[in-house]
Formats: sequence, C-alpha cells, structure tokens
Amino acid sequence: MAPPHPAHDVTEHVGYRLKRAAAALRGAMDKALRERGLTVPQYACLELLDERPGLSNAELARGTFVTRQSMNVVLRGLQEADLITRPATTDHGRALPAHLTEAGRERLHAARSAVYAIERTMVDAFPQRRLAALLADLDRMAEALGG
Amino acid sequence: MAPPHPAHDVTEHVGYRLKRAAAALRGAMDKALRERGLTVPQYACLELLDERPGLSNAELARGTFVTRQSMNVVLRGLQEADLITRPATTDHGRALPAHLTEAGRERLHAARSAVYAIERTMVDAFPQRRLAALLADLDRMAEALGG
DNA sequence: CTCCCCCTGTCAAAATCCTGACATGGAAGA
DNA sequence: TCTTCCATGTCAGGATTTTGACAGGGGGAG
Repeated sequence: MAPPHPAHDVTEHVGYRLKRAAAALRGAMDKALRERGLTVPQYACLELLDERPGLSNAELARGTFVTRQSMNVVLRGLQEADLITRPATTDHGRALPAHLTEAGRERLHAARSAVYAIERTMVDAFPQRRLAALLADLDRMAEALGG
Repeated sequence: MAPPHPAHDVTEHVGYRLKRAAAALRGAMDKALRERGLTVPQYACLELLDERPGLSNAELARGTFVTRQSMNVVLRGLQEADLITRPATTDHGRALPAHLTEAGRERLHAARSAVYAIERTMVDAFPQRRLAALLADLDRMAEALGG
C-alpha cells in the first residue's frame, strides 16, 4: 500500500515510516518470542534487568516506555513464572529491586539469540556505514519530542 | 549468536531506539490530537481516507498496521461522530467503501496542522540532508522483516 | 457448473494497556 | 520539628487491541 501522502508535505511522513518499521519489528519479535514463552514487554524487562540488576518497577517502566501499572502486570507474570525475584518489603524507601533468577537468565539467553537474528536482518537491510547516523537521528527525534 | 553490532548496553540496539522514537512520537501525537477530539488511530484512518477515498475496512487496517477488528472499532467511532460514511450494503463484493464527510474533512484539516508541527520538530532535530537516507533505511528495515 | 481458496466483515472473549486515584516513604525547605 | 512536595507501589475501572472463530462473496482451476 502506498504512503498516505504524496511527497508534498514534510518531505514524506517520518511518522508513517517510523510506525511501519516499529510495527514490523514488533510483529517479528512477537512471533519469535511467543515460541519461546515470552511476550515483548517481558523480554524487554528481562533484558533491562540483566544489564542493570535491582531496578524497581517504576524504573523498568520508564526504560521500556510503558506505565508503572503495565510494568507491574509484567513483573507479576515474570514472578509467577519464577523468572525474577522481588522482595516483599524493603528497609529503605519504597522501591522494590528486582533480580533475575537462574531460570530467568536462561530464558533470556535463549530468547536473545532469536531477537538478535531479527535485529541483524534489519541492520543488514541498509548500508552498514549508515547505522551510527540512524541511531543518532532516532535518538535526536525522540529527544526533540521530549522522549 | 553474536550481537548484530558492537553494543555494550541495550540502548545501542536499533530496536530500542526505534521503540523510543515511536513512543515519543505516539505520545506527542496523542496529546495534540486529544485536544482536537481525535485518537491516533482515528487520525491515521482519516488521513488515509482523505488521500484514497473509498478504502475498505481491511485496506484501512493494513494501511495503519492494525487488525481488521481494531479498525472496525475505529470506523464505528468515526461513523458515530459523523466524520465518515459507509454504505450498509454493496451490490458487488463484500467490502464497504468508506468516505469522509465534510465534518470529517474539517476535523482532519484542523488536526493535520498540529501533526505536521510535530513532524517538523522531529525532522529539524537532525541534519536535513540525512532525511532521505533515514526514510529509505526505515523502509528497508520494514521490508526486510516482511512489513 | 462445482469445488476450493482467499478475502472480507463481524462477533465474542481474552489479553493488554492506560487513566484516575490513593496511601506510603523519603527528601528538602520553612 | 513539621510541612510540603515528589516518587513509588498498587487498586479499580475502562478503553484499546488482539486472538480465535464464523459466515458470506468472488474468482480461478478442474
């Protein structure tokens, strides 16, 4: 299907292309992760926790661009599946630090290879020398909008 | 499997940046459109119908990257608000062609200026000469993933 | 013509996500 | 000290979206 606009407005709709690419990625990840027993938000959460153990619910929510409430549901699911652990209380503050379990690490590593394959497919679709510029431009766009 | 490119944390991955940019855009559009009485899917639908009048529910769904069922809900909302019209039956086939009403056109034009301002903000955030390459790369990524 | 496949619209149910709200804990300032 | 403000976790409700399923219409192969 053709873009919603001829090349007349803001030099082609960036929003449309962004949405299209994001939708394609989301679809591919969803399919690959489903076969491995994870949802996309769950995977994002595990990946974030692997790199930065001890993150709280609110911090994970910000890191994955969802609300605290949504992340709360995700965390409960992961806890139910014994992929993460979270203390019931804490002696200082209110934030409850989450940590990966061994099963969580294993599940993450299995899913990661599938996700990396998808990412490689995406990256290989355009000249490799443009990657850095692409990442930088995406970042600047998000920052310009207050992301 | 090795990572698709050197990266020491998840923020270096294309998927993360893509999600971040898409989330920022979605948030900005959501806020601007809400003040003008439209949701993001509704706006996308109106924009598509303005360029290609007579599109069916399924075609609109594909054009906005949602399911037929979701678009069906959107169309009902737009119909309820008298922003589009749809025949109850058709003499040939099963697809019901949708058309903008005059009110729909007016609402769209009002919303469009706000959305264009957002896109302009995004585009101005990076060197203008990179725009064409960015659009092309986003398109290739989507294509590579079967979008 | 008939069978088969694909596309379409739609219903129902579930999953997911968000908005609004509230109570708690900590930090900074009067 | 205490008071105000911010951030956090959580509950409830609703809005949105998806999955699964069904029936109808069209077109091509046999």
